[in-house]
Amino acid sequence: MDKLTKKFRSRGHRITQSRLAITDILSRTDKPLTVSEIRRSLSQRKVTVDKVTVYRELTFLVREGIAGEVDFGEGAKRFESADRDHHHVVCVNCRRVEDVVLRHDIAAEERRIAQKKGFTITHHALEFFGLCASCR
Amino acid sequence: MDKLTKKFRSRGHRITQSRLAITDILSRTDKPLTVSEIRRSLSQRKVTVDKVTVYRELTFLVREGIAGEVDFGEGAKRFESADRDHHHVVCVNCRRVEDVVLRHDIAAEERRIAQKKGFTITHHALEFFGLCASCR
DNA sequence: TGACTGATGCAACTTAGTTGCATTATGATG
DNA sequence: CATCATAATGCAACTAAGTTGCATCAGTCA
Repeated sequence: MDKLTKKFRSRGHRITQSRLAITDILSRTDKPLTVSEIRRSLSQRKVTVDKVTVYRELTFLVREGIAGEVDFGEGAKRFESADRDHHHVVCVNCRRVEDVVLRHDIAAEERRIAQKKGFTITHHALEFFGLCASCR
Repeated sequence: MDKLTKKFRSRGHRITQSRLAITDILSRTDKPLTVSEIRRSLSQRKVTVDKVTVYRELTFLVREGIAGEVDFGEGAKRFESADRDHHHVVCVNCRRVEDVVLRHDIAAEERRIAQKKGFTITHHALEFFGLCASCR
């Protein structure tokens, strides 16, 4: 029994077809996916899952720390595996996405802001936008 | 005739009641506003403006560089005056927003990424989330 | 004071995301 | 292996964000 299965079962959660399929889709993609992209991918695999279930599953995976949520300001959230700490560069023309690992330590900036503003900072969102080599 | 009026007229744009009211609302607020907040503010001023007009006006103001668009991942975009270069800390509980001016030069990071990824980077989005002093 | 055309309102629409409720099925237990 | 509690699901109906087409209105310039 793999690690994830164990984690789920120990918390009273079940291993279902949709859960397996959605986590698998997220783990295989190299860019964050919207709900409609995930649904398209599910139907390609002949897995029938209602959209409500997809939303609920994603909420669940984010809460469990298995998936991460990003927002490129497109009017729909995107989801990806949460295993890496990175940001993205998005081509505003072709929507190509590449991962970016910052050189600078944002955590230090967060501590400074927390100190100055009296906030407890839990997370941040940082995405870069522009044109990729082929769209330029 | 003020500077903005001049700018508008020179480009063939007109000074209308909605345009004046919306730019005024944005200039007076200390936090970015959603379309529905702007509409609420408009009706408080007894200015009747259709929601379509508000959307079109905001698109216009962003295109003209007068307003800026931010997205806190709430499912609705927010708009603010575009005069300052800053980011935000958002309290996830009470939605209080404070401006943040970064100490670190993001532009340098952008240049590094552009170089490495072959992108031309035009802009970025950076927001911090957490709990404010009173919500903690 | 026209007339050109930018701005507006209305209706109708698309799409993202949510909620309530009845039903199904996973997996722990005896 | 059968049972059962409840996690997960599907469906229908809904809310809210944002968009489009088109006829009409109203700033602005000459």
